[in-house]
Amino acid sequence: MDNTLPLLRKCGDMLALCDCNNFFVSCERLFRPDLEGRPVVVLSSNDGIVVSRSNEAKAMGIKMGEAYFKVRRFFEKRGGVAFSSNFQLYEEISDRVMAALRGRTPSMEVYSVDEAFLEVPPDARGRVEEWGREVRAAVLREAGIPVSVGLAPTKTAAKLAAERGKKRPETGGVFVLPPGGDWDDFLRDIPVEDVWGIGWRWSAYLRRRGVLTALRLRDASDDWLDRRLGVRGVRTAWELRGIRCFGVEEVDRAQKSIQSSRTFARPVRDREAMAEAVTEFALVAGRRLRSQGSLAGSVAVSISTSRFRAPFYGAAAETPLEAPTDSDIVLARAATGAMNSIFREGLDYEKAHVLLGRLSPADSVQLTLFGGGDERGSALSRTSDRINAAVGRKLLMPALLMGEKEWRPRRSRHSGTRLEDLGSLPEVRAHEEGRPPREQPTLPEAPVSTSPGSPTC
DNA sequence: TCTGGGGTCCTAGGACCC
DNA sequence: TCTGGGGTCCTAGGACCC
Repeated sequence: MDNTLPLLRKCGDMLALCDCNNFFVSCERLFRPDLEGRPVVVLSSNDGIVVSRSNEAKAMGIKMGEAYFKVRRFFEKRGGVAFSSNFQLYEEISDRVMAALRGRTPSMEVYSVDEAFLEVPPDARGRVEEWGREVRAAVLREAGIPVSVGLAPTKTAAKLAAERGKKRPETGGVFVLPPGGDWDDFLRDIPVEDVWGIGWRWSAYLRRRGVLTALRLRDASDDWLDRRLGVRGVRTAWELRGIRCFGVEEVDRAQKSIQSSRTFARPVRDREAMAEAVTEFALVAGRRLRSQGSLAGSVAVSISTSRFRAPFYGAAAETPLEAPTDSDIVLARAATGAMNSIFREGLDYEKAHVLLGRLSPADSVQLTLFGGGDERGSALSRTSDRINAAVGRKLLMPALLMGEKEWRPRRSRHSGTRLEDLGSLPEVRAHEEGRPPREQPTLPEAPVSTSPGSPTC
């Protein structure tokens, strides 16, 4: 493991963090321009907790991660609208946002579904703020999503700059921390827990020792940071000093593990239902495994009862695979086997989790003594992927998983919107009297044109 | 009655070898 | 028989992120 720090050198080059504002809510509003200005939230699976909030919902005091049942009455009484999450839609819109960004930088790292780091192109170095505004306008125009842009020499500083751009309307969504500049006043205003890389645990620790702000963290000694927080803490402090420790990593490396898990809509008591669920999660993970061209070397399963009810039971088991594989049949069998080894009768299970580990590239298979690989199962899985992709839904699946399943999550507030589905597009009425409204053939230009929420463009 | 899902990295400690 | 130090590799658990 490389624990060394890069050479001590202030970085003159600038990078940008482009962060979509209230991303899931913004996606839903693309298709519901009538919700502009109204409080909107998007909920997690099972409509359990709030995972994205419009500014109006934030202003009402709705917290991130709050259980929706606790605030539902209050929220809906005041005109709030809630959606179940629609990840397929968010991923498709994310692709459009990233495409809009890609053309404007020599190098970029897609950091999450709603964030990307961009290297500022050489020809924009003398005018980074203007370039940031161009990027922001382009994403709004081409993908319909409002973003905040933070510009700074380091990722950690760019995160803080973007946050400032998002929170202060007078910035117009773009904020710059110049290289070699004096950031003291800026950092003094930032609570230490708002710094990227300082989580709940570390911030509590730092606060107890009087490190309350980003400024104090920046000025802490390396030795102290290394002893207390380890190398990650040191790197974070250096980044606040303007020294780049985390680069923009363009290549999207294959994931090292793939997991699939769900909280059940209703508690699962019997082994057969648990086997169904674990099989389904193994297949979901298997499809993603094949789509990134990897093979799994192990399958781990964990199951648990509710954390909010005693007695709690949680257990995990891992099945190593004889040979790395991407065959659904082998993955599902291994997952079910692992589950059976930890399943205890008579409990109300709330959740199950399947994790594919020890991934390796499919094109460099290590041969084993016994041949091992399930070639036919692998081919069958790939064929089924292609057919399901072609029809746009799960046409092929094991009989075991067909029909309604009580444990499948609820999504009662799902918008059902999909980008390929013209029927889900909003209608935009033409201005001329007496002429029928035309259906809009393309997205996302159409809904954007009806949206009043983009004053800066 | 109702509390998400999917990742990465770092570190400490044990096993094993010389 | 007993004792020792140093190195590598692996893993579980903890911390962080969105």
